Parts: sequence; C-alpha cells; structure tokens
Amino acid sequence: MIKGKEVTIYDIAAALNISIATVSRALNDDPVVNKKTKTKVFELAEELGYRTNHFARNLRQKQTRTIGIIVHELRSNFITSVLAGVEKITAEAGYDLLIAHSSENYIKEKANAKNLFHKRVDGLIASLAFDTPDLDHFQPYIDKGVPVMFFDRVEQDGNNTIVIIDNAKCGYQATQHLIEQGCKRIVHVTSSLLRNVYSLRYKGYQDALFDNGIDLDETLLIIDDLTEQAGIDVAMKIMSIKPLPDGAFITNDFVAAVCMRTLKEHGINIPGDIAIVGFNNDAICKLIEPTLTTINYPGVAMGEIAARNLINHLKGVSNMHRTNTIIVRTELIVRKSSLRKKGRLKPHK
Amino acid sequence: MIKGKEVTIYDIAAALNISIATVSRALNDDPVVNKKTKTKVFELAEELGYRTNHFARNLRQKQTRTIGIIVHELRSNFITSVLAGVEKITAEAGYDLLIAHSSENYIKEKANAKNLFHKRVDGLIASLAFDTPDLDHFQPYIDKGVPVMFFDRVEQDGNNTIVIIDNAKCGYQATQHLIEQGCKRIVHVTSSLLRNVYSLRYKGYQDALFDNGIDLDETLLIIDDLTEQAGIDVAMKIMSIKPLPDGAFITNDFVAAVCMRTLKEHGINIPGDIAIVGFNNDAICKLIEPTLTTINYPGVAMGEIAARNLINHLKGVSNMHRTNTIIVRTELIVRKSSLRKKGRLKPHK
DNA sequence: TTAAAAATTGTAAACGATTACATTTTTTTG
DNA sequence: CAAAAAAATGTAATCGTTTACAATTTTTAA
Repeated sequence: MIKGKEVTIYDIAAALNISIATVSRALNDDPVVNKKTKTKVFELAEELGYRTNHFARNLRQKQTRTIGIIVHELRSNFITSVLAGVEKITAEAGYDLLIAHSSENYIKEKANAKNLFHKRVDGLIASLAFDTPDLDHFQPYIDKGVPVMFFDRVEQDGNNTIVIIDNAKCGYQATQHLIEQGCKRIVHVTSSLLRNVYSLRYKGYQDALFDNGIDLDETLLIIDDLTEQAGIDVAMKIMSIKPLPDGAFITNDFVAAVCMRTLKEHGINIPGDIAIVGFNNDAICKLIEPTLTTINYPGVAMGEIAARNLINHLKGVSNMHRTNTIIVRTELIVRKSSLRKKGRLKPHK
Repeated sequence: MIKGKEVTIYDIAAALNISIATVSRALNDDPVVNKKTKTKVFELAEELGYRTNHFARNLRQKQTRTIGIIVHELRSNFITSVLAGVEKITAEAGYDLLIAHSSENYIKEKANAKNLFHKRVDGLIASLAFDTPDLDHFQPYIDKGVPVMFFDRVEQDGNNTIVIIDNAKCGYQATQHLIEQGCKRIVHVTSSLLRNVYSLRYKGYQDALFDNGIDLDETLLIIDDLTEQAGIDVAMKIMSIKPLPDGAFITNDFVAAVCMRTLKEHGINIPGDIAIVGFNNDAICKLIEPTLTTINYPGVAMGEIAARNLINHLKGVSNMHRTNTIIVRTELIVRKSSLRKKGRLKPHK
C-alpha cells in the first residue's frame, strides 16, 4: 500500500488486464464473473489495499446506507440502551448510523432533522424533545418517501410508525401498586405533560385512583425537568404538603433517587412515611437505600425493534406503513421503597 | 418540492438560464459571483427543495468530513460524557460523527477500525478495549496519513497523540487519602492491568504505600471486570481476607457501589470498618449511602479536547503531531465513604 | 464439426458536484 | 471613446463507481 495514492478499480483492472466492469462485478461478488477472475481480483485488491469509494458508489446508486437517529438526550441510561440496540441491528445490516441529539430542545431538534435530511439518510429514527409541538420538521422526509420511525417520545397522530411502551398501563400499575400498599394520598411527579410519555402515565395514575375510589387532588401533581436540582425541589415541595402524602409515583428513577435522599435527610422514612415508585429501572435502583420499586423499560429491545423494522422496510422485506404501532412489554419491579405490607408481594431480586 | 425526483444544480441552472458552474459557486457563497445571481440561486434552491449531494461533492473533493470514534463501551457514563463533548465540537465544525463500539472486545475493535478506515473517515478518535495488545490495526491510518487521537485507554508508546488523565497521580491521591484517614491495609480493586489506566492507578497506589512506609501486600490486589456480579464477588473476597482490610480503593464507581451494598448487607460498616474510594464521579456517588469518595473524571472535557485537536489538525490550524500528550485535570472528591477523621478534610458537597 | 446456448467480459453512459482555464460582460481610466 | 482592468460567467474535465447493452469466448448438443 502506497501512502497518499488511493487504489481504484482502474488500477486493479490495469494490473490484471481486464475491464473495470469485471473488477467491479468481482468485488461485488456478482455470480456472473468467473471464479478464477474473482479470486485474482480479490487477492490483488487485498494486496494493494483497495477500499471501495463509497461516494462514487452511493452517487451512482442513489442511496446512502446510512440511518439517522435523533435522540432527546445522549447522557441517559435509557437512550444509551436504545442506541446500543439500534447500533447492533444497523451494523449487522451494513448501515451506518448518524447520531444527533437535541438536548431536549425543539430548535435543535429541527436543525438536526434538517441536517440529517440534507445528509440524505435512507431512514430516520427519532425521539422527540420536551417541547416539540408538532411534526412539521419531519414533513420533508414524508414528502421524499424517507421512512421515519419514532420511539418512546412520540406524537400519536396515527400517521407515523411508532415504537412505544404502554405508558398509561405503566402509570396505572405503579399507582395501583401504591394503593395496594395502603397509600391514599399519592403524589405524582412527572415532566412536561405535552409529551405522550408523561401525559399517559398521568392518565394511568388518574384511572387507578378513580378505580379505587380515590379523588384526584391536583395539588398532588408536580411537574419538573429531569435534573438533580429538580429532585431536591420536588422533595421540598412534597414535605410542604399538609398532611404529608403517603406515596409518590415519580416518572424518572434519577429524580426519584435524589428526591428520596432529600426526604431521608429530613427524617422521612421510606416506605414507612412515603412509599415510592420510580420509572426506568436504571442501575441506581438496586444501589440506593431502600432499593427502588420501578417500571422496567426495555431500552435495548426498543432500539432493536425500531431499527429492525426500519431496515426491513428499506430492504422491501416488509412494509412499515402497515404496522403502525409497536408496543413493547414492560413490568413493574417491586423493591423495598414501596413495600409496606410484607408478604403480599415478594420483592423482586 | 416534487416527491421522488431530486433537484440538482442542473435544474437550478436550467431554470435560471445560467451555467451549473455559477450555480455551484453561488451555493458555496463564492465571492466571485454576482450578488443578485446569488440571491436568485439561493431562493430557487430553497423553493425547489434542493439539497447538495454530498457524495458528488466528496467524490470530487476527496474528503468525507466525517470523524470516526471507537469506544470500548457505549453504556457508560464516562463514555457518554466524552461522546457529548466530541459531538459538540464536531457538529460545530460541520463534521459528521460515526460511532463504533467494541464492547471491550479486541476482535470487534479491529473490525471497527477496519470498517471506519474503509469508510474513509478524515480522522479517528479511539479508546482501547480491555484486551487490546497492540496498535497494529491502526497502522493503515498512519500509513495513509489519517490522524488518530487516542483518549483515556491508550498505549503509551510515545508515537500517538493522546488525551489522558494522570492515572498514577489519581491512584496516589486516592491511596494517600485513605492512609491519612488511618487505613493501613488497603485493598486495591481494579481491572485488567494490561490497560494503562489500571496499571498506572496501581502504580500510584503502590507509590503511596511506599512513601508511607506500608509494605505492599499482593493478596490485597483484586482484578475484576466491571459488571455487577464483579462488585458482589469483590465484596465476598474482601470479607474473606483475614484480618479484614480497613480501606479499599476501587477503580470504578459502579463496582464500588455494588461492593459497598454487599459489604453493608453483611454488616460491615463504611467507613468505620472499611473506608472506600471509587473512581469516575458518576451520579450514583451522591445517591448511595454513605456517599462515595471518588476521583472526578472530566469526560466532556476530554471529548472536547480530543475533537478540537483533531479538527484543528485537519484544518491545518495546528499540527497534532507536535503535541503528543494532553493531560486533563482531575480531582479527589471526598465524601462520607472514606471520612473517618471528622474535620480533617471537609466533605465535598 | 458446427450452430445454438451459456458464460464471461467489455464499452460507455450515467451519477452530481467542483474547479482550472477560457470567455464574455461590465466598469474604470486616460 | 477606446483600451485596459475587473467582474462575472461558461466550458469541460474530473472524481470512482455501477450497469444496460453489446461483444466475445466457452460449452453444449446434434
């Protein structure tokens, strides 16, 4: 391999005294070319350090073999899991992955959508930011026929293919569990109700209360962002409510953990005074004290499913637009932070 | 914008009755073209939904405007921070980022290196897997003159540009701190000593012991991988040592947290019986009990620095090969898990 | 042995930009 | 007003593949 100069199929063709067409076909393992020729081409290519020029290829073939993914945040356990799942599938299928993150910012999300569109990704996977009000910025993809797959944070207008969990059910389960543990005044700590994930969990919370004959008390609803400070503020707010709530369903494990720490620092017993359920099943759940009851959120699986569907669609194996909504299984994992009635449910490992 | 058909500079040229050369120049904001023409081109491009064909451009210009990054693991706080830093800088500079992860596997790392090489990234940023024995798989980059920047997990053979922390110093500080807290038999829990980060921390540990006149006891060295099970095993191993060690320097916060939990479950008091220092300053440090003393590891900064240096080099602003080693600042953050002598050092917030 | 069929290879035109060089148009200057 | 200088535009080659179609070579069958 000679420094600087790139080897092209012309070099191989010249050296072997055959045409570039044959070299190209050989390199692509076209069954039409003679096996001996193929071997010679492969060997010489290896020897010369040939690498295909993807730009020439893509220019000709009009496809990029690239998938774009827009996430609302990079530094999140859940998102990293999704990315791992997506990466696994796309890599296996020979696609590149272009990752963009919006930092929960609609403006940045729009810019990312535009950028990836101009980069001509063959398909897009996206999870929306907190404050994304509509899907207009994805319209160019629709117009050009580029498939878009939304996951987790979605708009449920019925026109897109989405991979989600049953947030309402999760909210219901979490709340129901707290009620079964004897809680009557349950705080719900969540984030922007504009986002499906939060509004639906809230709905599940409301339904569970209703089904158990508990009146909805809107003063028990606390909205926060997902920062550490939010966890502290939430704890302070909870303690300021009189009489003290006896349960809390917090839609994020990290916030729940910070909140718990703060409550404990103020002498509140968990689950004795307040039983707590989080959301996500992050690693911290098993490390804090008491261990945190939570909803297990299958990040890797969601990533794999989104990527697989998208790629199958691109390959023409299946038609994404027929399957509209994919719901991934979740589970309530009961740990000590919510277990008051010993023996009624056995704590999950 | 018409569905299906891509708009090219030919379309714009034809519509405006000018040559494609002028359109190309206008689009690139070449000062040579008339302002009025430029406006017309821009407006029509916008109206028709023109998007540059990066393949045609890159084919012609022989550059990809893409940076590759190989990380040893995706699902890690530290790595995600680095990625966030890298992404910020590369995005600002208009470069794409291709992310590959090796899952701590040398074979996969080699495959990734090869793949990104064939994708012709303009530059590469990499952190090595546990068991990577040499840098041969990066030789093609060197041969072709593609700059490679290693960070964190590196080989210090002196030929590459690397961004690291002073691991030996960190190891020394952590150990010295434990000694100052009265520890005499300090366990060192770490990972593959083939990797610089771990071997140097071990060296720092040894030096601190030596400087304090404490004999090195090799039975107090425990090697693990970084899984949850490892944390449990480590705890069991520590408890089996007689007499019980009175301190532990564990080179990973997560392992330290799991280990602490297990020790506590077995009735061991922290820091009373065993004082513990972790490494990384992950979010869990402040959430577990007692809060974990650790070394703050500046992930975002390392990512930014690596990316900035690489890009400056690519732009010809600076020559990477002149700066060989960049050392990023770290700090010991003292929390409760190691604080025995009250008042000697005040616990960090 | 030879015509037809099958296998293999070759020719040349895309793909959509950039850019050196040439040409035309406009402005400046004496 | 004409010539020179400056500004703007155009022509055409190039980047490295893929691929429809044509041409050649080899194999098969009668």
